[in-house]
Amino acid sequence: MNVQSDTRRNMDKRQQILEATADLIAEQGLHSCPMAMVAKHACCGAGTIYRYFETKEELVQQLFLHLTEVMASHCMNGYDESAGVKLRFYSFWGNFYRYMLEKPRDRALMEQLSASPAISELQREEALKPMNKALTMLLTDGKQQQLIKNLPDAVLTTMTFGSLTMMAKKLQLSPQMFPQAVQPDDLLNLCWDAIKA
Amino acid sequence: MNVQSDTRRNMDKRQQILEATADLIAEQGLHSCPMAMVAKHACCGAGTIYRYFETKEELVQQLFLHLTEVMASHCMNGYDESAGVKLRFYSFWGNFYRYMLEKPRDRALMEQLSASPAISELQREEALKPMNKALTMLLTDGKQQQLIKNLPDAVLTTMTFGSLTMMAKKLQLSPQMFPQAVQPDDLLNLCWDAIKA
Amino acid sequence: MNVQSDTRRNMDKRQQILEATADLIAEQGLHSCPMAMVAKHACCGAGTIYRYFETKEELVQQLFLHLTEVMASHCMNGYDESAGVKLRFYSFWGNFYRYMLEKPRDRALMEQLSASPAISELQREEALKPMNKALTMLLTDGKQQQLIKNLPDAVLTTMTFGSLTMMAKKLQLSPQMFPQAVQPDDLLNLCWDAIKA
Amino acid sequence: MNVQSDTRRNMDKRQQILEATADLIAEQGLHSCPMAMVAKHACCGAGTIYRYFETKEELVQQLFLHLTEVMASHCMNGYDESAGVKLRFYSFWGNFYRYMLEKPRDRALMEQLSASPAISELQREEALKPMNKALTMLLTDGKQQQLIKNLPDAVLTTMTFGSLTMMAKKLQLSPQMFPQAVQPDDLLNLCWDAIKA
DNA sequence: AATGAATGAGTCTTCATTCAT
DNA sequence: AATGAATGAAGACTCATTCAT
Repeated sequence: MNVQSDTRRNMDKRQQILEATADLIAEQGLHSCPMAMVAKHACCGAGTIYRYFETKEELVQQLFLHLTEVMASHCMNGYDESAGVKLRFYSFWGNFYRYMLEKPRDRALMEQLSASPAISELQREEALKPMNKALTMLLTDGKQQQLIKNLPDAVLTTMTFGSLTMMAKKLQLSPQMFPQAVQPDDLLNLCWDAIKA
Repeated sequence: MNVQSDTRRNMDKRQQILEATADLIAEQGLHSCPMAMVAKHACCGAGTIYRYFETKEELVQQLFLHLTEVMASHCMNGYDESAGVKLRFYSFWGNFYRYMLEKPRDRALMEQLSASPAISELQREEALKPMNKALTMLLTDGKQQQLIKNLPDAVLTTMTFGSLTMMAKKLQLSPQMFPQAVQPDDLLNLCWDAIKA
Repeated sequence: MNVQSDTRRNMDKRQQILEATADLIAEQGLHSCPMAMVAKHACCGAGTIYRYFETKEELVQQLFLHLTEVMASHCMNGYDESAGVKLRFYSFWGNFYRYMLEKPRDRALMEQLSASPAISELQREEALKPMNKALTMLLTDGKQQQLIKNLPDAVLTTMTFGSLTMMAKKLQLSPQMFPQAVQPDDLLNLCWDAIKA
Repeated sequence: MNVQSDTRRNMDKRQQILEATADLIAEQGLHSCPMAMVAKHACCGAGTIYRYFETKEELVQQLFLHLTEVMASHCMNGYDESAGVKLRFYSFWGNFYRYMLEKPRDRALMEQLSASPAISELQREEALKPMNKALTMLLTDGKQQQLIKNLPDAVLTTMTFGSLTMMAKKLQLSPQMFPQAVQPDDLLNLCWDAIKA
């Protein structure tokens, strides 16, 4: 077996553990996720987890990093940096919202990990930096063209992020509160109206 | 000692326990909050807690209920049901946002409990019903007067709630992201622009 | 129940735990002494141990302190500070040797703990200070009267301690090596001849 | 590759493992010496150790045997069986004491292993038999010539061994207890005075 | 023969809950 | 009614040993 496939196998095992952890945290919460159960779901012994992650805390942190990477890549899917401000806004946040809707597990995971003391606020900021790069350019352009309110990027981003995140959560956890279908475009319009100049 | 003072004393003790629990959860997270420490902070024995709350889970649920009641009463502070739609909107959500800002402990608590598996989604809905009553009237009026987008109340409420909540969180946990002061009115304008027709 | 008896009860429990630990370490070695087994032998739950000792390490250290106190008090039993140098020497080390012989458990315990990394060399020195006080006076007197070799106290003490300790060990663990009875006085004579001027 | 070199390589590997184990036990104690760490220090895989030693227990026993062989050979270095009793005594125990002083690792190792339940008292006796052969002759001669006290060999040997061993330990672990240099000859004189008739 | 990833039994420690006082 | 000592089940983590490559 060559190095390539060795790496592959290890990556697979590591990935299996991350997936198992993700499933369990999303379903039961960060508590109710003993290492023994992670091991069972990852089809490995408990000790094996510790070959890939030093402690449970590190496992959770690595999971968070992995999650934000996946999320960022979804947001940037088909993103055209040369498109107009409004189009870019709808593309980015549309991708984000659809991802949250389509992957309830990842949405729940993000919620759990965002409130977890296992992850520091600094780590959270670092993890989200890649995502923020595209947004900063978008908002700078928008403000220059006077299409977007002249407020700090962090405000515009935080409020859009907060509203879409909360919507996705409510739709998943309390669907009966929304008897009629909610169109994603309605929400994006709402977010755009919020920040537009 | 008469019944009155007994009840009083009990209420005090119960309240002390709730306060101690609130402090500990907000500071350390739901997990680093053993009953023995709650007892210590509430200046009572561990067994005493169980005279007021059957289990730790119930304690947390009661705390959540208490928290939402306080929050609702803050939101309704000086609220004039006969005022105009926009004024009512600014009054309600201004109260909400200022409460979140001024009581970081309660904001952190709300975040912890909102993500806790100790509280079911149903309980969360029930707890927020009182708050939603005023909002439903406000939004109904707004839609009738064509001041507000014709979207389900739950959508309009969720997104406003989500954006203001996330803003308060970020301001408290990552203040360095906001070098210039953020005016509450700017945020309320942003929320109003989002939902206005 | 008054404070006196409360203290008593706690002391009893603490003592029980120390005794159980002593028995197990002496019999099986410092390893093979899991907290669960200590608890079983002390007739208490595993958690109870942690009300009296913060960690297993501290339990072992406290046990060592206790052991040296008992040993010191045995050595000083009937010790007459105003007696002659040789008499005092025979009294002190005779007491010591008889204690080691009569309490094989404590002898084994001392051996285990003396080699344990759970106890630092500094702690060992501190624990033995009380014993050394009497010896220092004895040796100073002896040297002044030119009854004892003019070597550092630490040398005279260490070698006497070492030889008697090793003898007690061998007698207990390899009795077949000593087909004829070994008289304690022979050993004390041997030690006295070693250090006498 | 022929049998000779195979054997040679194996011996080397076996030796490496023993050395690695010796270093780790002496430095950290018998307990902080996991097989994986032994393997790392011996520059081999963990599984390889099991080609040379059936279990960890056997590894430790073999290490003890090896250690006593080395110790015995040091003691017999330049030993002249035809020399006088006193000279032989000083030669043997001088060698022993210098070895203990010059190889603190081996001294620490001997202490750890002497207290370890991994090695039975029978094994300890067996391992020390070679050393005792020379001593028996020496003591027999000494007693015949009435130079040495008429006590069992085991007593005379045990007490000399115990005092020199303890001295070497104290000098290495608590050097500050001996502000002035301690001359080995002073200690040998002391031991000789102890046993001489 | 050598490797080191995988295993899971065993260890220390925490903490919700009970109950004797 | 109030207390807090006692409990033991549950959880994170370690490590001797095995075995597929």
